[in-house]
Amino acid sequence: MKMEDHSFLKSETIENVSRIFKVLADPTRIKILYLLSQEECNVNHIAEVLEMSQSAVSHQLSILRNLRLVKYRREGKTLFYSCDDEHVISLLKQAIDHAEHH
Amino acid sequence: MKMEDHSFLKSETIENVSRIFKVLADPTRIKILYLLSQEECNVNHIAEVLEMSQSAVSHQLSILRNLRLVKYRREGKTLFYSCDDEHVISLLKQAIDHAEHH
DNA sequence: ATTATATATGAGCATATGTTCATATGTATG
DNA sequence: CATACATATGAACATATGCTCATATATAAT
Repeated sequence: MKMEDHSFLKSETIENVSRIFKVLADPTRIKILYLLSQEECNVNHIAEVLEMSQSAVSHQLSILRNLRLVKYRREGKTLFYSCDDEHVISLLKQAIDHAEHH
Repeated sequence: MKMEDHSFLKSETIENVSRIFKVLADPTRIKILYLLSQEECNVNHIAEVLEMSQSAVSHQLSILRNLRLVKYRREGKTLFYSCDDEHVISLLKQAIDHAEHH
């Protein structure tokens, strides 16, 4: 194929794709997103279930929040997080399926 | 949900999912895989089209090879690479679609 | 055999990323 | 208002990652 016949991706597109996959590439975030895909959770619950520090969970949630992959609602002192991007959850579940059935 | 009612992912599954997404998370590898999804390419061609050094391309191809995402055939001194994992290409294309249509 | 071409690979370096620790913020309650 | 509880955040540190540079390997041609 000639150089000029290639269909190139816009660099903005590449950056966005990279961003999506980067977020899905960390085992901790995979666990958090998978957990949140099953149920709405507060921060301490996530930390307990995944056996992580509250701080580590909170840092990761902040990343997921910034990318609008999760949302939250407050109930008193407690924040309940849930998934906010069906498409990303779909990518995650496909990869899980693929990984499980090898 | 009670602790014991969660459906947990096997740690092996999590590692495999992470591996898939890590490989897709790098802009250079995104470009290479997208290019190879369009046509079989030799190493120098990839380097020219993507304006990268031969060495950088070769290092990335080595990563893709190790994960069996690409295969190659030899023709004289030249190696022709192509995609070898339709599922990963499918994940990539879905993410591109999503990123483009925001 | 020598040389040229195509590709691979190891070492070193700079940057990115995830965790911990300490501390700050926000909300309810006495 | 003081205290407790839930969560967030900044700094520091360790590890991972991708590039470059130099060099090695493989194949072909002279």
